[in-house]
Amino acid sequence: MDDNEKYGEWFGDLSSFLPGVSIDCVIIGFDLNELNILLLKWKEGGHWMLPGGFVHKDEDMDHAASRILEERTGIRLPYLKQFHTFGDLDRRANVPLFNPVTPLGAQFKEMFDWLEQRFISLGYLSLVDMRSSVPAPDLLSETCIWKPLKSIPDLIYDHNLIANKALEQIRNQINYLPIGISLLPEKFTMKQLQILYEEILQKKVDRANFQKKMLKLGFLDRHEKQLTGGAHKAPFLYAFNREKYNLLLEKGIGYMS
Amino acid sequence: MDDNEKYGEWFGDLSSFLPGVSIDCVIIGFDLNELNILLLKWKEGGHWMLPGGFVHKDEDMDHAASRILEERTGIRLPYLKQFHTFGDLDRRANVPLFNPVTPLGAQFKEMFDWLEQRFISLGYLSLVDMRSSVPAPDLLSETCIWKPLKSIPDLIYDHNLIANKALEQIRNQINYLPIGISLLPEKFTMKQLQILYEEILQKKVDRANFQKKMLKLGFLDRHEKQLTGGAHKAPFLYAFNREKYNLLLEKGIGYMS
DNA sequence: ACAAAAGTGTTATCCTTACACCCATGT
DNA sequence: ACATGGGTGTAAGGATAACACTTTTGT
Repeated sequence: MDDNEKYGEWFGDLSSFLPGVSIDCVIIGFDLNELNILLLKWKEGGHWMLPGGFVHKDEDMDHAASRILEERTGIRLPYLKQFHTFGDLDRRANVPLFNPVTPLGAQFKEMFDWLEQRFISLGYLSLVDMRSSVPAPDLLSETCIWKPLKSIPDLIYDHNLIANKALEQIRNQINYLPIGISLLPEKFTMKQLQILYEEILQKKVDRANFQKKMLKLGFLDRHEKQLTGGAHKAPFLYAFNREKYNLLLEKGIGYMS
Repeated sequence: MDDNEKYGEWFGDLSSFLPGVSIDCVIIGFDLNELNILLLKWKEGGHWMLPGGFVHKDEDMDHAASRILEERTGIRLPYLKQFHTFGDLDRRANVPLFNPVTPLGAQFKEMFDWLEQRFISLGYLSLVDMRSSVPAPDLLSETCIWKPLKSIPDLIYDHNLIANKALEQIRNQINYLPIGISLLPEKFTMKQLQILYEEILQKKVDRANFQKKMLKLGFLDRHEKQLTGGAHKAPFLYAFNREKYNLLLEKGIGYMS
């Protein structure tokens, strides 16, 4: 199947989507050093944007978000939750997604017209393990890659606003989100967990107190020691006890402020 | 203008609304004894429902919610914020809003057809001073009244779910919502403020500690004593210092759990 | 005088914070 | 041996929670 046929297949489906409703995903990962966000670069115009998509007429919202996320990352059941809905009149005013004069724009006039309508977009926040994700661009995108939160480029439409709202959400809800279990690999050091918290809260926390607090919460299983090449004492490796973790999460984990 | 003309006027506007998008408002008030929710009783079928409405094609979401709320309560600038969006396929499955066989249903077939489509509804939470609200039913509703939270009737569609989600939100966000300043009258006693917290948290709190905590937070101005008819010491009246209150609200007021 | 509710005080306990100290490891 | 980071300990200060005590009012 060549590109034209693939595009055509997608085209034919436009009428199967709910008109005027879209989903934008803020997908967050942690590379053990800093937080990253998954972004797409659109072929037409080179605009950066959040991964997103549309909702089938016979599909629940959460299902659509889950499908869109799996298409971009290959990940099946991550943390994924609606966090805000964006529907202001001018939210897509700043840049046209297609330019009808370019070859691509002319080729996809039908989709262009469809996209001209006003859209209400549901923002979904997802927390994933970066190392098990396989970022894949969609047919109209050039690349799909992780970008450090510290250097998010200008995004199309109101996508910077959407991303910021999601980050605000993470900071506010830090004690109620499964940040550790979603963003870290199976086994990790206390230092890595601490860096994760510091990156989210944007401030340093005391190493000794952090360790004691986390251990007292009782959802960490200590494993055998890590054999690092560092010129220092090797740290323990920890893993989450999922039952205890999920139990505590409802009450709020960490009491961090 | 007779009823038919009024209905007709509303009808003519159906095409000015965004199709498939609605707004449902969970409007909460406090009568100094318990929390109440504003509900409508639909003429057709006698179903109870949340106040709601649609969004004009040239209108922002928040503006639509604000307009709908003012139509039902007369209140202009209350606390009002989107809290969740409901879009599941089956959310309107349980009851038909109109019955085409009844006189009303036959009369409003056009609207009936329009309402047949799938709807995505934005849930808005509003906190208002009950005493300054003037509940007014809309043209298709029999009544618009305050009901105690403890005795919410069965609501149409997924409206019970929406209301419960809003209440959950209030409980979780209690330290970040302007509950006191929005739900209480200008002047109030410490006891009344305490009852408000107890009603939201669904548990008793220690009177002495509550008083000290609230006073230490420093956003309450103490006024002259109230002259009650009670056979006991008359309590002070307090009022919120809006500047200090709003400042603290960002950091979280109360630390209640 | 007494009951009832308001306002304030006292104490034990827990949690937080800021450090200090010792331990293990590779150079 | 020593520099580096990991793990644990301690003591001061603040917040919380439980409860006692005093004050004011109408009957």
